Amino acid sequence: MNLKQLSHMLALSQTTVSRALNGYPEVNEETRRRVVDAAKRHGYRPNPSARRLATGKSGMIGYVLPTGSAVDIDPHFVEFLSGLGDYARSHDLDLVLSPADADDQETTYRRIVANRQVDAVYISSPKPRDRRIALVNALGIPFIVHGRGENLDFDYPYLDIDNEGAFHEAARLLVQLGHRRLALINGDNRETFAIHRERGVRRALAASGLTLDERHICSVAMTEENGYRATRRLLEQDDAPTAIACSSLIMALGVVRAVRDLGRAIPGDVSLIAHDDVFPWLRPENFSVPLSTTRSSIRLAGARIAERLAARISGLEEGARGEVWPVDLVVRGSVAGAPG
Amino acid sequence: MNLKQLSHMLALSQTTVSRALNGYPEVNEETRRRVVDAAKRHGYRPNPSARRLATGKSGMIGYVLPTGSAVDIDPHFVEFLSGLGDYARSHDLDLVLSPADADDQETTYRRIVANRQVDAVYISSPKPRDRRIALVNALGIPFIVHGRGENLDFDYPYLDIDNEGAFHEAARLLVQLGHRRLALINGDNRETFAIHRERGVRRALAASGLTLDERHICSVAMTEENGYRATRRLLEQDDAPTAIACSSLIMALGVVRAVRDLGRAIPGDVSLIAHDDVFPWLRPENFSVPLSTTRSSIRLAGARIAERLAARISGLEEGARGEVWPVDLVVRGSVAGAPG
DNA sequence: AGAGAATTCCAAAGCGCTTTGGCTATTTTG
DNA sequence: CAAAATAGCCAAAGCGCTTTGGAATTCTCT
Repeated sequence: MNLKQLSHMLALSQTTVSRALNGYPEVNEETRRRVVDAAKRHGYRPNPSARRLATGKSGMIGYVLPTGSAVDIDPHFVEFLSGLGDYARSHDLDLVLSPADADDQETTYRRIVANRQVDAVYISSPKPRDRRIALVNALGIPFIVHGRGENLDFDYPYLDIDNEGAFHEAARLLVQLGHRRLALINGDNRETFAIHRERGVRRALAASGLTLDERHICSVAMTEENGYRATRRLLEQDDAPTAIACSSLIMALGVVRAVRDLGRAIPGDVSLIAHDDVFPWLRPENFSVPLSTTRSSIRLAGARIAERLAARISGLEEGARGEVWPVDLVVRGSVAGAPG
Repeated sequence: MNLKQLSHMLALSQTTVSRALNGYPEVNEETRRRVVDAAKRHGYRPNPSARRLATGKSGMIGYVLPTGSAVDIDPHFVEFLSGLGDYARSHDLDLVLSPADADDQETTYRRIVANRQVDAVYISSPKPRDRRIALVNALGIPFIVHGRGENLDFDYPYLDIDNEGAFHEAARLLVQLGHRRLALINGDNRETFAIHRERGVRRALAASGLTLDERHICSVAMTEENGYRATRRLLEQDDAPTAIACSSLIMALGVVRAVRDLGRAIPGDVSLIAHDDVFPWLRPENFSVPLSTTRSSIRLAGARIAERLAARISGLEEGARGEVWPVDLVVRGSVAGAPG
């Protein structure tokens, strides 16, 4: 059933039927009812390819997916996706993932914009002067950054959590508990979130006249194994830290294992706070010693980003609004006063 | 730059330019060279919306993503996606995720097929008589199932791993080591993979005149917490099992924690074998006691499915070929002879 | 009553591509 | 050498929608 048939059936022009269906004002309410009714009865659905060709709108939001045999997609992505999907479903949006060589995403961005394949895109895991942000900004497609860049000479819309604040709070708590030597097991420090977290820790330490020893800071891919290795290296130093802030629950698994392997205890010998993105399948309260966390649901962020993208597409949101979510500090058994 | 402009520039008709570019035979090689050359020089790229409207082909593969606030997307998905993306990238395929109410995916399947939004789809986590398989089969869109149905009265193309064989081997090893009471901590037993794994365990036990006690079998969502709970329940029974087969590494984390909480040891008191889908961020050899696993890279499966979908789209693959991959049994420290 | 405004509808022109059917040279064949 | 086949190209007709630019009718107001 296409527009031609439907309009013929109603003895109306395609114009009128189209307008009736798309809510244009210049059509009699009575007529509109007839049209809408008939459309529903016959299950008419406008062909999206045709509509897209005519309007340039696709009803899809895009994401450029960095791939390559050496590239691992972050497991956080799936949680983010859950949230995005929740919103997208109820608003008839589809999501298109365009795989791109991790070292050349620009080509892909240009392509999907030039081809009008999607109405908006989002960007995740931004680095401080992320080229992608400037690129999509210049290309003029609606977008939102999940996270933030830094030192960019223009504004842009983003949604981020207060990483600095979160790790500031975490570190401040540890300092208050008497810890003097903190360590930070961080994610890839080319990414902004990691930089912000480090900044938060440093600021908290500085407030008490302390500093973050360079040897007490690790920046690695967020795997269990790296968490383990980092912790061993930290705890086998002369001036081993007595408290660790850790950027992910998965790494925290490795931290816990390493501490145990070394015959130390949490929180007796070392306190631990990790960031929790809220996975359904791994919960901090279920660690052998319940884990204190800075918590922020990445899933909710996904839903919010979808919502804002939809708003931007339809022109309801404009400008370069940045949105920063506060992060909860949830204290559980893994922190205690500094040992002896 | 569109076709009209390009052909005008070359003093050729749109027909000829189009044919030259798409490799049709009825165009002089010399002319084709000129066209291809000019197209490249001017960076001409056919507008996909127009092409799609004309041909009905979209160059995308689809996946219906079950969503809902109570629905958690499996973290395996992201690994699968990595593989799919690897292949898709090098073949200019995009992936469109269509979020659907988990309880009504049919509507979405019908929509994406009717709208010709994608050229092919894949289906994951199938149940034995999965409605989706019959549906897409009837709708006539190219598809491949990742996993298998069961008791379906028609054939269809799929890619699966030998779940039954894998768990058969695992259980057989445990029996050979003297274990008489095995337990199975399985995924949702409405899904085929879980059924197959249980079948494998039962078959191995039966071969030695043993059976799988109903109280020794758990079927739960694959989270760390559920692994923990299941293990506690198992080990606190009178006739506690001395060996556990477990359907995921994530659950295995919970198993290990529970065993430790109960003051038991792996493999001294209980042997453990888990299935490993090969996550980059959690590796069995890094468990406190290195974990024996049945291993199969879900990422490779993703790449293979993309490859086969592409083949089906272009007509290179036809019919209902089922492909079953063998699974490696990797023995590490977590298994030992049955205690006492 | 008649001019002007508003309402309601339509024909036709895109959007940019593929494909059908046909037309002219050139080559091959009996 | 005429007839038939082939090569190479083109004009135009879709694909199914939106939107422009009227046209016809009805309403409003002096």
